[in-house]
Amino acid sequence: MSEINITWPDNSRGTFPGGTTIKDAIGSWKPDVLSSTVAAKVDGSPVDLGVRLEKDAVVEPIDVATKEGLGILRHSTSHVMAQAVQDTFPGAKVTIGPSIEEGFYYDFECETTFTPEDLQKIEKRMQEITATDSTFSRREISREEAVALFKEKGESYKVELINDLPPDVETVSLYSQGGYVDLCRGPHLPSTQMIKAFTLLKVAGAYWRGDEHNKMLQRIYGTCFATQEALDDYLRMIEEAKKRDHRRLGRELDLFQLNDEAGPGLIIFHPKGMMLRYIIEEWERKEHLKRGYDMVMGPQILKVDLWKRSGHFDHYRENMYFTEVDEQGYGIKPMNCLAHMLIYKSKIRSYRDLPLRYFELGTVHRHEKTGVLHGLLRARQFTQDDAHILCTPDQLNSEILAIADFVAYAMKIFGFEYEVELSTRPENSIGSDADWDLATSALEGALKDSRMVYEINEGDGAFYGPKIDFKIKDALKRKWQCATIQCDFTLPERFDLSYIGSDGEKHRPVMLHRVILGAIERFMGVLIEHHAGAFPVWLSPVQASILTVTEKHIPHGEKVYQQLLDAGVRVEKSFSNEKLGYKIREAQMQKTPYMLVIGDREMAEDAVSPRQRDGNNLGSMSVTDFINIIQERNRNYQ
RNA sequence: GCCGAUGUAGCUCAGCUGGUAGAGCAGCUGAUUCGUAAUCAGCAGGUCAGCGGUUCAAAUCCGCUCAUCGGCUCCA
Repeated sequence: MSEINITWPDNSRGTFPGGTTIKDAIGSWKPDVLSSTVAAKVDGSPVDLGVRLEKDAVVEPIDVATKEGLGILRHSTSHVMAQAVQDTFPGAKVTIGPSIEEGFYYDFECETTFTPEDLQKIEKRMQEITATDSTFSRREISREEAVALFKEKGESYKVELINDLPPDVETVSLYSQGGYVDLCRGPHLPSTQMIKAFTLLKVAGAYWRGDEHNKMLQRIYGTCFATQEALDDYLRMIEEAKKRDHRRLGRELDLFQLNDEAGPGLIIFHPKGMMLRYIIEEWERKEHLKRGYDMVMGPQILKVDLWKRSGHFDHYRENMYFTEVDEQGYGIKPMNCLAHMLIYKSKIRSYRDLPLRYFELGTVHRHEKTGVLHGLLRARQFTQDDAHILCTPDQLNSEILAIADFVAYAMKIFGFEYEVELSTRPENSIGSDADWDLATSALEGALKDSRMVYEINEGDGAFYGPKIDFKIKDALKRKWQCATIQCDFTLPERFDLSYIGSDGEKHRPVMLHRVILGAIERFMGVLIEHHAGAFPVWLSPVQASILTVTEKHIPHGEKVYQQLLDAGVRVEKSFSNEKLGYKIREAQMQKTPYMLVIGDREMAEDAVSPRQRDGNNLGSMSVTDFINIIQERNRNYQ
């Protein structure tokens, strides 16, 4: 019998008889590793532990604790769930069931709708299956055989999946465990017994193949971890994250409300929410002016004819609100670009004027579908920190780089990590292929020049041009688009924008649409969750609260209040007839950064004693010293 | 828009198989004058989301509508 050489990750080598399974090989290399190994990479490709090694190879065990290993564990768990669903609900058809970032799901078509009690039943059945030590076994069959097999089982979705494989695919792989067979690429766990800590989380609707024209399936979400402790930690983390929900904190901290009577998706800012917004907006104005932008402002409604000319009427109408006055139709703006173009067109422009950067904190209305509204993160009226840059094609690259730089700076100031995506031409779009290519390569070129890591999002661009999106995450790690840079050759064309070049001829400028924070509302929503409502001092709507110990300290409290107000500190009085402990608790729950205690001692010394919200007591200090602390933090964005 | 769940006082929630609503916190009034996360007592708060139906009787059962929540699709 021939022998093979295996190279392990630590570069040690072992010699085994040909045909040894990976499992046996690992078992003899390091037996203790085997119990947490879900699969292995052979020469870089992930495969099952049951695979027999026939030639020399580099073998790397995949541990369940790694991201990849956890993915395999979860994927196998989704197969077990599919089995449990079909055992519990005969006639349920399976579709697809991948592992995802925080767990797994499987989509089913089933006559009966799954209730939360049904999830318990399914989970119970899964426990029975995972207790039995069924092996996951792989086999490959021809696609014809596979089609016949799944047809016979009545699994029409699997048949569709196989039929849609590229023509050069001749065989497909099947995995089975405990009599349940599924079409799958693998790899999978060696046995169901490795599945120890899982739970089903929720049922939701999901369209077959993510297309809303298709049938809606029932998706069951679940998650699975290597150990019960890890699962418990995860569930606890989810509970903690719910406490950071901006909608909850919005009420608790009295920042804003969403009110049925006003209308869904319409935000009403309360004094503290408006203060936070004001601070952000002032920061925006200052930073834009520093970067050579001009502030402008357009009207809320513009004649319908203008929206027809821009293409919005044909491509965006279902998201727009309309009104009619004096038999004249108006569209309420869903975007700010039209007025900016009219500003550009108000006189003849020279190449010497370019780039022109028009900035507007532009409030827009979009008729979002009811099911997508989500507090501040998805509203029907919101304000974008919008700008339109009109430049020559030569200036495109440096302008895009400058915007990317601005975004990076903003994210640093506000403390966010972000992900970058390049979105390309969608189906419902306007403009020539040549312009789209030019625009797309301009964006991609800038991304490469700035060495940003990015993903490509095919067909996800705006109807008038491709875009770079920057996404940040909320408390539950859901991604929200904030900054975006969109490159547009089409609107300048439609509005016949031009500039006179150095050659004395007319040329067409390029337009960049861009936002930095995105929508102020959405950004605030993510910001609230990011800080769990405990904003850094520079952003806190109330920076300090003055807490008197007894009634007789009120006059000194008033004096301090006035001094702080004069110095521009955002300060609040807590002079009520309550015990100090009560007032501290109140301020603490409002997450006020500083509580200034005023009692006999402070009165005698003409001082304040700041207590930080982390519980740290700074001791007695003069009001001036305290003002310096606040101003220092304002300056440094802390 | 689609699938599912939910909707009781300002907030968090009780209210079983139908017999016309209850707690804690918040609020108000009074007492207390107090030193780093809740002082005590009293009072007041509800068209049980809305509309319609079944019933002698509906917060409770049924239907429709609206809104919210979790997903899907879409999006800043």
